[in-house]
Amino acid sequence: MSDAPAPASKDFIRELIAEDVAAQRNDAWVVTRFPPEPNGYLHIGHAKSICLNFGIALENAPKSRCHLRFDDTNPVKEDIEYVQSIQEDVKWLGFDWGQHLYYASDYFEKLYGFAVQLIEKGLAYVDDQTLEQVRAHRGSLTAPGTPSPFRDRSAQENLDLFNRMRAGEFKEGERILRAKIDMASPNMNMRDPVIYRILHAHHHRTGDAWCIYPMYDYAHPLSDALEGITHSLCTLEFEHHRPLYEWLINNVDGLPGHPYQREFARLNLTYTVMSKRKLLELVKTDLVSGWDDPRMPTISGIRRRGYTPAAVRNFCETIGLTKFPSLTELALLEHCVREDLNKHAQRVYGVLRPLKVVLTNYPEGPGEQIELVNNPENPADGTRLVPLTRELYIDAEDFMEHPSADFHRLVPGGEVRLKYAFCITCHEVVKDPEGRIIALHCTYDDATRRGAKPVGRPKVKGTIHWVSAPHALDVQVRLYDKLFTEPQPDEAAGAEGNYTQFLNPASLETLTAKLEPSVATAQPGSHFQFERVGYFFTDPKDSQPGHPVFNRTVALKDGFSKAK
RNA sequence: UGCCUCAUGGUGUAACGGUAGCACAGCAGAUUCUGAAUCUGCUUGUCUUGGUUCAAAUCCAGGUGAGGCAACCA
Repeated sequence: MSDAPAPASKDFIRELIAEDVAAQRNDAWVVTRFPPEPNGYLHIGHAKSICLNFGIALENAPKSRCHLRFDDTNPVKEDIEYVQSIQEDVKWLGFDWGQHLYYASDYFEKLYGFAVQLIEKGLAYVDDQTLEQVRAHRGSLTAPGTPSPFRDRSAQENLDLFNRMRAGEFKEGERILRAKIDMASPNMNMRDPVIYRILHAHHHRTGDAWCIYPMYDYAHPLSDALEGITHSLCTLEFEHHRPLYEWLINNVDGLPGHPYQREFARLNLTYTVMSKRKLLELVKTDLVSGWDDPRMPTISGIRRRGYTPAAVRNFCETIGLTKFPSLTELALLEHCVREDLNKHAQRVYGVLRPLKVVLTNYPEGPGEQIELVNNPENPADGTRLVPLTRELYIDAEDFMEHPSADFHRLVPGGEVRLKYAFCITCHEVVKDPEGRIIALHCTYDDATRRGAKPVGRPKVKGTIHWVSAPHALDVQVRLYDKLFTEPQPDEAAGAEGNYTQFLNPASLETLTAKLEPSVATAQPGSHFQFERVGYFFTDPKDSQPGHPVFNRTVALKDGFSKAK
């Protein structure tokens, strides 16, 4: 369930709906729908629409509901794999369509009947023109179209032809059914739009029962009306389809409902692409590992990356709703995950790029157990014990041999605090023959245990995380970054250009990290904060019992490297 | 050389004829056993030109800019 209350100030669509409810239109019912075509995986842009449609239903309870309807009118592009993934994604986002799962294909018989009705009224006709002829007669953006020579066939002849289309007497492309509206309309969609075409294709639900399939423009408004949808919300590119939507609702008799359509701007996000076609291309050309590659803006991708439903819902609420084609910064999405994960993710110590530290004045042997806080944002999460011994790993980034003035972690001769343990001082930098740093020899100060700050001692500014070397787990960690190097890959590529040239070569770095032993039992699909590093998620596919694999969801904000 | 829609800080949005506000990002400081989080402060905006009005981001007109539209796709 969404925990989203109605926003303080309503967007233009919610305002319209509130007016309808106040005016008791549709008996004050609000019925929305999310109508994906099962021809690809859902992405974060769809999440915007899902949150809108299901959110509005939730806000208007109890006289409200939201349907999930598959717009499956084009069997050549659609697949059962997609209808399954879409249901999974909507559920994961936290929404529930209850009994209201529908398919446009459920209405094929009724839709056929409505077409017969339009023919009888003289509002639809069978056209024998070829695709090229239809196109040529449609005119252009600046020139009106011209009527088809078949436009004035008798209802009788049209009925007979349409029946034979259904019966499979014709080949694909031989005949179409068109609405008879206005070939001179300035709106191209009104120039006798095609409403049925012949497709000798196997449909994933209706099998071979049909060889004619309704077009979106025809099926959509009538499906809405059949389901009693009151508010049909879609993206801006359908704006000029609205007159056709209304024409059909007004000219078909016997519809149980009278929906209206309103449009809003789709989501654009920096450093990614958001079209199903391009995402499919990335998958098919193996530029990513699949639809659920954690770098993909798909719902399954961001889920596997470790984003949470609450974070995505909050993001969708934050971006607002307008008719301006805006570009939202990825940073806002990242802010929303951090905000959620900061509250809920268990903290854990993990060293991404290990540097060995030997505590020369610490006794050899089993060492001790240090009590660490699981989540300072939620004391109820308690503490855990983590081993500490003479040999440790710290992150290579937390040591600088030649530090800048503002670096306040470990430096030669300097002191740093090992979080929840004690302070250590670096006395020797051990290097291999090539001059690479391989270890640090340090001493620890027993008087600084558990955060103690004895008076008179110089202040220790830095606090770093650590892992006991003999206990450390070697674990695969994948560091994900933005998919593209350009904020707008499409724009940067230009009309003819190839956006894939802007794929970020550093969008994935795989390394073996040293993690505290407690993560051995981490369940797949769990969120963690590697303290001071970032938020990580145990990969649900690749983790094995005792051998978790971690995906970096998002790095922690880093005030130090930013300042540089 | 058409039609439709839109235009508020860097970004996303609010203000419905009466004090331009919020969030993100950025900057500065406080705090901190995470250079995180938290807290405080700051920088930055009504596309343009006219008009209506006591008063315009808001209403009107022109301009400019942006998005969409000529699949038997959705």
